Amino acid sequence: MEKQTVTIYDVAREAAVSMATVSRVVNGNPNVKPATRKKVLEVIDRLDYRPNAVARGLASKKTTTVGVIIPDVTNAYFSSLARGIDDIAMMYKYNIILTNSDENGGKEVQVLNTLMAKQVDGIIFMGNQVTDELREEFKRSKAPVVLAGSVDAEKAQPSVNIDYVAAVAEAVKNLIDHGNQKIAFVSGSMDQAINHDYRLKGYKKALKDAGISYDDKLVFETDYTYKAGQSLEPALTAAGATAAFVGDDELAAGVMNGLTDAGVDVPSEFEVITSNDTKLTELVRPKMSSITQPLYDIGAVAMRLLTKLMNNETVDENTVILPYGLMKRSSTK
Amino acid sequence: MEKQTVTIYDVAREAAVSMATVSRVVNGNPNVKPATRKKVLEVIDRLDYRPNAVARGLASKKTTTVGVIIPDVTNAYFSSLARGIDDIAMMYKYNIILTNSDENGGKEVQVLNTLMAKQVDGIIFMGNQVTDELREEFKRSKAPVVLAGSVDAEKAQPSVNIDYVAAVAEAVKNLIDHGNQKIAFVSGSMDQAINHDYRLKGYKKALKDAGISYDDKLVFETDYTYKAGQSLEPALTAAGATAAFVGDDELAAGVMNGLTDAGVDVPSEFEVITSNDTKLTELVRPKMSSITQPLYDIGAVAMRLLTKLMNNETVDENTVILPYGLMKRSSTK
DNA sequence: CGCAACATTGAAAACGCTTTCAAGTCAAAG
DNA sequence: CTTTGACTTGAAAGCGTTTTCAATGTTGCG
Repeated sequence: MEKQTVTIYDVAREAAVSMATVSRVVNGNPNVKPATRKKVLEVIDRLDYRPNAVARGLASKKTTTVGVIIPDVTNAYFSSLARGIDDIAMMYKYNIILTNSDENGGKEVQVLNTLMAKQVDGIIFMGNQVTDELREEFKRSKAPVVLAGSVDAEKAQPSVNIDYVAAVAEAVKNLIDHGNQKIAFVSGSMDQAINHDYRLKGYKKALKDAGISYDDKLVFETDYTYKAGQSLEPALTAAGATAAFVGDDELAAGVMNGLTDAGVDVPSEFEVITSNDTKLTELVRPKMSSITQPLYDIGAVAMRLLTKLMNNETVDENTVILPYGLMKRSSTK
Repeated sequence: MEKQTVTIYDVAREAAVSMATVSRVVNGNPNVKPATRKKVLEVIDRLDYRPNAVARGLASKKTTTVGVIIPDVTNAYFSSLARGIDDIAMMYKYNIILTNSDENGGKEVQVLNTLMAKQVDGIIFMGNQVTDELREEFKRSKAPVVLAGSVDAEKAQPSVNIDYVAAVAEAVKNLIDHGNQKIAFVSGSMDQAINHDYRLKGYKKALKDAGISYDDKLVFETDYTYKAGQSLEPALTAAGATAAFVGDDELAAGVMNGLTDAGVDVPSEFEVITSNDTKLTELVRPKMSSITQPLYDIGAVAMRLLTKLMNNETVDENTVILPYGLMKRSSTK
């Protein structure tokens, strides 16, 4: 009942050559006489031989697969990166082992270990809370690790991101320029480096530059979910905010819809600007103004960087910063 | 410079037992004296030994990884399924090799082949156009294949779906009950089985049951994109439609917003009902009424089914149909 | 105490491929 | 003719586990 599998040995016998030769033609090694190559190729075709990647991996110590740790595929921001990653991976003949981590440190460590056990050639990590334990695992990993759209306070790992502090500062400045004095800062957990070490800094910088004093009553730390945003309305208005910078699009859609549903008009009474420029920003009404990020490219560049690392090529810059922009749509004046 | 890797052999030597014994304790084989088990475990811990999954895969002919072919991770419908798949996979100690196919037959076949080369233990396929070539590949695959949220006219493969024709019929009936006579049917390519063999049938059935004659001028075949939906407005109104059933949420958001932007009020002047009940339906205004599908569960059940198949357990029902519902929100009266 | 029955263990053969190294070929050069 | 060096090839040793099979130990019981 087991389907028969033909091995390199069968091909060798059938073609009356050695396994080594078959291996050579399969791998495109030029040191094979054209005539033999042709003969072997014919047999391969006739027998429908397909090299076993596992055996190949064991022998060559390369699996041509990379591990990708993602907080949640269902999140538009990360899935966009993932798409970029996969496309470039495919381009370079790699496959992706994708695992959701829910940004849960324990799960991340565990997943990392099974990836390493599977001998992946490299790893792309997404998630903004690089715990010490995680950092340790990265270090001991013999496979290179690059962070995509994710920051770590101690820039130990290669990574590709945008300049979050500048981007947020610019976004907030924009809000300030529109006359807002009380601008809310809405984001996910402050434990995440991207929030406390980057976004908040950008926020504070913009405030400071404009001579507005920082008020932590205007900082809202919540979940990255639509619902969380939606239920933020009372607090937002209670705090007297007239605008908000939000760290995630789905969350932003929530606060915007929450506001609108409560009768607060966006943008005339309350402006909101979001961070990731996912499709979402175009779907909601009003359309959301946003920091723009080359999402796909962040993933793509990260994967490209990883290929170089896996190939032991020297890379001039380990931490690459891609350009961002600001897209004015209808949630800001 | 190469990081040293400790093998089962090192553990065996260090613990003064044979590789076989080490293998036994690693795999939880009970035939080991407690004392030896303890001794081996200590050495494993001390040496920080981690089994090489590739070698294990070669020897045991099981890789504990399954291939997942997805049209596009970036699509909310499919990424929801993917999440269900990954969670259950993890629960059963499997990993997922995820590849985007863009529903491109050639790419799908190629991807399928590299998955098989990598000796995946099973495959989950998403995509609604099972070409003959693809079907052939499925057949010759020694790894079981299950379709998730995807139909094939000739139900050769195990699959998990909802009853699309009944669901669509019910949705359309709902529209009819609201007094609509000219109901548009908007979907992606009619080459896809799910559209011509399921959704359209449900649509026709509802029409027939209500004594309304079918008019193919009301059938709109387009891309599954927001933009495509948005630009459909002129055609929709030109055709005199007062309601539409749409086969994809992003597409539906497009048609709805296109309508609204053109000054057509939803739902008072035009009703729309969509198909997948992704997060999207809640984000747009008005919120979209939709067929509800247990997205996560479709993926989860598909993966669970696959584990049984991989385990050679007998499954009573190869094609499972999960329950659907109808969620009335604000895009219908 | 002797033996059957069962519990533990180890030796060694796979698993299917890559890779090193030496050997064999062959044509151009001397 | 030899010699030399460039090409081609094959033999065989891994790669790190699992697994089979036989051998060795132990225990219970009459």
